[in-house]
Amino acid sequence: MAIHVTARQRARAQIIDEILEQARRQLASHGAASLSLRSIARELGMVSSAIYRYFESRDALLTTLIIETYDALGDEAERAAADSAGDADVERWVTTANAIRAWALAAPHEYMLVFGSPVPGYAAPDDTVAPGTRVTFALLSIVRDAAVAGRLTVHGDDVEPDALSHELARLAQVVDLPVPPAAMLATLAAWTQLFGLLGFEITNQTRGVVEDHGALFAATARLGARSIGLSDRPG
Amino acid sequence: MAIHVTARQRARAQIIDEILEQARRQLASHGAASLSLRSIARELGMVSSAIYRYFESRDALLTTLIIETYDALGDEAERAAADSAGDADVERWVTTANAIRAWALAAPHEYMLVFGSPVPGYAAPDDTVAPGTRVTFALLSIVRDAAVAGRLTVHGDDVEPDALSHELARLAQVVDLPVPPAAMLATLAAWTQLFGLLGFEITNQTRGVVEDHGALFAATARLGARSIGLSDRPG
DNA sequence: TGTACATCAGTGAACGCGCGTTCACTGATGTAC
DNA sequence: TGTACATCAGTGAACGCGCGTTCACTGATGTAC
Repeated sequence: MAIHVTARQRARAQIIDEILEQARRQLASHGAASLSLRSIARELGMVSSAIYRYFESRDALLTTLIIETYDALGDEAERAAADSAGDADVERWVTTANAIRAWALAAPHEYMLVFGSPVPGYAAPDDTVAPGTRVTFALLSIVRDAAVAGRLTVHGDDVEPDALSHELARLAQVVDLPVPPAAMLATLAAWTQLFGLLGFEITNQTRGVVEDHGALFAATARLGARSIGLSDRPG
Repeated sequence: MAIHVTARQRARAQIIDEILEQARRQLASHGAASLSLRSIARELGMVSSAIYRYFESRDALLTTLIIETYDALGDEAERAAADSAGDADVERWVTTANAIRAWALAAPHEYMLVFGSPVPGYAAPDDTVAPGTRVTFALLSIVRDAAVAGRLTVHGDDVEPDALSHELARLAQVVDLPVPPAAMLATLAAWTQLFGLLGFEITNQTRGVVEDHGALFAATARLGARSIGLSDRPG
């Protein structure tokens, strides 16, 4: 069995790419719900049934798109978190948040594919879960680095009620964050704030609120970072 | 011209209600994108063209649904804010946030109709803007009451950069909040945090993070309320 | 109070469209000997 | 290196479905005199 990439295999990989690229183009112009195999085939100059040589079904295509989208966003966030290592923790958080936002604004429909309304009739399989957590873990890694280095200043009282406090403690363990419940809670709040504002911006819900959405986003990210207890001084 | 409600008019109002009710049912089972006039008519035992006696087009139906959804949510939030008048400001914020969440969980697809991905091929007309702001203004009214009564403790430094600070000052004026930029920023952050977490919960993005989503939501709302500078003591 | 006319709700057929998926097929590429 | 066979990409027709919207129509309800 020769380990040898045949012309057929190269062509195949290339066509899969073209299908995905075309699918993303249609996502951008019509949204995920109306993504259609027939129109992708049409645009590619194929007959619609030919798509089935590459994807088992429309759902399989959607799954691939979702995974690739999560991975692209995850890459972006991980890179920002890694590249900013050594900066002040607050700056790392803001930088990574900004990277997420920049990616999302460049590909709003892909962002909405994974964070917007579920696509009707489509049930995301388990393969999408792991890639979906990458962005979040990139953000958490910044808090972890700070906590491990002893640079985290926990403020806020104990979390009420006790049951929630325990859940947060357990969660901190699961995601490997050596922080108390109050810091875990602040981290969740800062995390969800990021995606809340970003979602509002992308769906135009904040139109008119402010001119410079980038500045607002960065400022709220900074606020969140400080409430987590991240440090303003470089490590 | 007699001011007299005829049987025909009563029947008409009733059928419009039935159409909307059926539309909401379909929203719940299949999502907004695949909402169809034909299936609504079918379910109501009418012929599809009969719907056109009541709604000009599918888009007109969607617009009505969106406006009614915004209004239902707005009602809920305004009632919570009004009913809690006299409670501590922090509690009012949390109560109102919880009311928003309760409504959203009871009607997740309607929530997603207005806060999720835009419906493909549908452009929201201007009539939807004003009802859309009601939830937000209900929350803002709590901050306003606190500020007017001098119960707001602004913390946090001046907002950077200056341009954003000015924008926030202008925004505070537009929405009639007598608060400095830092408090305006914290308010926006708390506001978007609410909807960020709620969106995550509804789209199941926070599955596994925590068991008691209600407790988490309330706790982050309380955190946000305190970061705005709302008071823990009843006014 | 009764009649003539206007308004309106609902029908049923039709137009023209798009969709996902299956299937038997042709012809080109790759593999084993 | 050449031949025989297996694999695979792509075709084109078909199935069965659903959609929004228009239109000429019937028959019931409402209004003006």
